[in-house]
Amino acid sequence: MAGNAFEPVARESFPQIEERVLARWKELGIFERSLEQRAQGEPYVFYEGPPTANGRPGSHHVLSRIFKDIFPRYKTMQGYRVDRKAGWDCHGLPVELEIEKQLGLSSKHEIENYGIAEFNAKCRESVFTYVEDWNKLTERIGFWIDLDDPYVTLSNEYVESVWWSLKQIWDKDLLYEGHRVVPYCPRCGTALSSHEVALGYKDVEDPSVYVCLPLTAGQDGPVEDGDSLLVWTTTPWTLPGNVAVAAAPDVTYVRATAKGRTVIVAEALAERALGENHEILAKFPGSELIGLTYDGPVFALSDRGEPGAIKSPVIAGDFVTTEDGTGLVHIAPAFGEDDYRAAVANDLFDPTQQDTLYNPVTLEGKFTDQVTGFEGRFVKDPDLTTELIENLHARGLLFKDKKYEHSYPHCWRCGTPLIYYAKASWYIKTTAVRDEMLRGNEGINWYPPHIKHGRFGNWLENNIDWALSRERYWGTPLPVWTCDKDRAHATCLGSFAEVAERGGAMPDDPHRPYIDDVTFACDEPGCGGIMHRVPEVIDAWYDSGSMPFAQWHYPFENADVFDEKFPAQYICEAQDQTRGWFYSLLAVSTILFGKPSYETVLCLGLILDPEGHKMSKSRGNVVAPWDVIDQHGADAFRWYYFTSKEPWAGYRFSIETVGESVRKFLLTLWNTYGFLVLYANAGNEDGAGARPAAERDDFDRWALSRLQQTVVTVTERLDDYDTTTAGRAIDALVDDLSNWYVRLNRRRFWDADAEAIATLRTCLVTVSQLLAPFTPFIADEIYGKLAPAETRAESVHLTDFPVADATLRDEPLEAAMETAREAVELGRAARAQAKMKLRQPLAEAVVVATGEEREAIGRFEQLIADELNVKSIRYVTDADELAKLELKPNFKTLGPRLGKNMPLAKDAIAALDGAAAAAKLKAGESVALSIGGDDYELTADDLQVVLAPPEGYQLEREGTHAVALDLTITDELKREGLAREVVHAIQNARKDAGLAVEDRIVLRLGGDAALLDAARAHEDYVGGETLAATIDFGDAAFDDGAVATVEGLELRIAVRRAD
RNA sequence: GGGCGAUUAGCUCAGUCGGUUAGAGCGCAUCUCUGAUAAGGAUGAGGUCCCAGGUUCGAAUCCUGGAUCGCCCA
Repeated sequence: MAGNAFEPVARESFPQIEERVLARWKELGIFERSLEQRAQGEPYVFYEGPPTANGRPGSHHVLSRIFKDIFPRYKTMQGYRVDRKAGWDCHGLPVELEIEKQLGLSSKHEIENYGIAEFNAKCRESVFTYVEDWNKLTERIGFWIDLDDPYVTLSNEYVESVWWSLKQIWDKDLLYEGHRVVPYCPRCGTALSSHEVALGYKDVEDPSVYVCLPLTAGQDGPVEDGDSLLVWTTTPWTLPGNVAVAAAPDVTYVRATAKGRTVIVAEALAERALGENHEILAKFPGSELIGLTYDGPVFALSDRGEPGAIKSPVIAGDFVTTEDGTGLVHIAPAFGEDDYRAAVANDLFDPTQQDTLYNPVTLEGKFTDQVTGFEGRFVKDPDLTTELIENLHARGLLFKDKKYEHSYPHCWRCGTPLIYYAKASWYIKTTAVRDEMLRGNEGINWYPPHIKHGRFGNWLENNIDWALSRERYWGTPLPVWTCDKDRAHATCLGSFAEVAERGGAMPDDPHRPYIDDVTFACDEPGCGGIMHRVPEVIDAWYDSGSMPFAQWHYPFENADVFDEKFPAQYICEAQDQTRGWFYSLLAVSTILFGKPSYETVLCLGLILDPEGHKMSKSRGNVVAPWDVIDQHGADAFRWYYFTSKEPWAGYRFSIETVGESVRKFLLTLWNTYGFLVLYANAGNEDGAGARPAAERDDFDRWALSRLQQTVVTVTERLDDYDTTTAGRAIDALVDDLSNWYVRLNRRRFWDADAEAIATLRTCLVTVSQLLAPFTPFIADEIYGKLAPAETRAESVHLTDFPVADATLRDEPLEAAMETAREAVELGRAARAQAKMKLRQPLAEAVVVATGEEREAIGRFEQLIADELNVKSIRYVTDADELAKLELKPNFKTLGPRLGKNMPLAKDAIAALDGAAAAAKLKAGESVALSIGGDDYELTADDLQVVLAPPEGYQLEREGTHAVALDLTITDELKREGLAREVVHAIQNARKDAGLAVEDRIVLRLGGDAALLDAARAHEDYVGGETLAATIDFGDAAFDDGAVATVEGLELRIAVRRAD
């Protein structure tokens, strides 16, 4: 009768099992208990990078969330306390754009008409639209994180902490108001985000002008009086804003004459700029131009004078190319990002001093009164362009003009060409802590490593001040108040209490528009002005970068919590966060606390479709996470991500590829587990009484040794944040257990051998613990069914992560098994070559092997014989006729010694007498070799002895050993083979009859005499294999039972369950 | 235009310090085994290791240049 050593294996799909396990976790509070259990443990700090819940979660979110899950689970099992607070990113432009779309609004003007209070209320609501979807998915994929008490960046507490931090920065004098060059629509009066800019590119024809800027007379250097710099621009309206010309120091420039002028231009562009009729007078590097001056301004300016009134410099610009133009770039810092940066870098103005930037264009896109003769003109007016060009021409400065076709951004709302325009903006002076950030970065552990000094390091090297403010509505309000009498009277408030202290009335909601109404008296002595908040909100990246302290409302509360949980040991996001969250975290914490807020960071790659394209809604190639989960389950999803490749390499992903990881791994594991339970129950044996592991047979100790090896590898690799290698090691172990240990020990399981059951059980329980962080559902299911009742925890996730037991490790045994395994594979190959069925027993396998190999094979002789279905194994050594030996050079040792003689040596070694040389080497002597007059002594290290391909034998070889089969089939062997065929047929009949594995039967056989003869000759064997209580051989008429064909002969089988 | 990364079998991926015969899984074909059966085993076909130079006795691996793809930035 069947026993109940174990609970029978669930007949459910993986997704069904997972749902059941999930319900159990919830019911028993396993996650909470996993935390409580480690309450006294050393903390391991993880920070959750907050997603935005105003969109549905996709498969790429599953990726980051499971990688955020696995290491905290792993560390928890190792005894650490890993608190995991969820978080939601609530502010920012994407949220606003979503609401604008919903409401059909398309400009800031319309938003203000609609009402900021109402607009922000919509934003507030929308950021939690899909929070239920997120929570459901988070739970279903087994991401253990505290969703009940998340930090939300819109909360009053969070905002107050952010304010506190900004005040710190203000007090350090690192928060300043400067300018930021942005794409700007002068008609709508609004800056556009890069996303909006991308919407409005159009191919247009613009004028492009080549302008001469006369060099100041009387200078040294490669130029002479009367020379001009030749610059090129497609935006003539920016010329009144010109303050400098940039040249590339490494580029070669020429002095050349054309059209009666002498101009300076990059050599590579001379022909295109000057035409064919030009004469080159001199060549010199751009560096010789740096520091020269030319006559400015380009146009008459009321405040800077007539052309020639000032001297403008030539500066170096790394952005100057010889792709188009002249290699000399006109610099108008108010109208270009590069221009702005180059001007700051050359001290042409002070970015922290608002008024030093020269900008002769109003917010409406019109020239100010500064531009003499063009006051009030709209800069993109084609007529104005024509007049500007004519003006240049009249003054002899226009070298040439021609139409230029290019792609230029336009306002997606109104179609007006955008201008790049410097707008007032608040900055954090991150350049002041650039070196400190670089130092901090040295201590950060990056995965993959190249990001550290590559993408991220370069970004830090080229750090520019953080443009913090946004002229928007839905965000943390910038807590800076300025005086209506004198803007220089400014203050930054660092808490809500401070608002009251200054006499303002703090509203319940710190967002706009309510905070905009907060005013108070200026405290500059004798000023008497009123302080109003600046209109800006801050970049939402700053919010997220503040989470290390703001999630705890630090420093207003939880100072102790913060101290303990700063910095994080581990964070993880996709690679696109390099300049996003990874940077904002580093910048904020470096300024505030003088060090990075994370020690290890894992950067994940992108999710691509099977063709390698990015998944996007517009392409329609998005794989919805729920489809994957419903079809294959969360564990399969997780396993795929963890093990299919290095996680930063990007995934070519489809539902099918996840299915492959199920078949390959989870199903193998599941079958192995099912096998154990089936036979353990059939024999009512749970293995508890087995001898200690160390005393079991080689096979069992091999399996346990492999298990220890795997524990070591998995621990080592997970400590290095490498799920790929760790997971593949588990995969290899499970494959070994399934396709080697179980298969070769099947007989022992049928006999309910306590030690085999105990061994496999131990392996599977430990595997379930190793797998717990990877595939938490299946791991818990298997653990729950197999772990010994006396020591069983309520969940695998409440157990300690396995620690390898070195005493169970036996490396020589593992090596021996490897060799034996090769021998079996060779024998199988030999059988296949001879087309000899495995069911047909053969008399003998001949194993060619020497020394250690023979010993190893001998150790597993019986198993090899069983596996190959041979009666005996005979060994031959290198003295036998089967073994012809050859020599091969060891390139690694000989290469450096022989150098150029190596190719000759290869042939010379092949020509040596293998047997003689092998004998010498074996005796510890060296072999002499002479090549091209040089003599060498070759030792055993230098030469590899291998078997030559034998002649006339059915033999398979590999390296230094080989297996041959004796194919002679005697009558006796033939009968035995037939008996096995008969057993096979009976087993099929049992199965067809719906009998259980352990049912005993009454068996009746009829049919061909040869088959019956064979069965009779091996009656005990047949009866034993098929659990037949009695066998009746009769030719009596069969009206029941099955008819089978065995080797073309008829076999009648009747089976009935024995009572 | 700049930075970073990738490119190995039809597909998905390994490939150690540079070592001469580049592997695995899937898929395909042929065969086999089967009371673990959504499995297992064997054999086979399938490779310009993206291209071109270079270094070296020897290059998928190191160097230079280029191509293609992706990401970030402009």
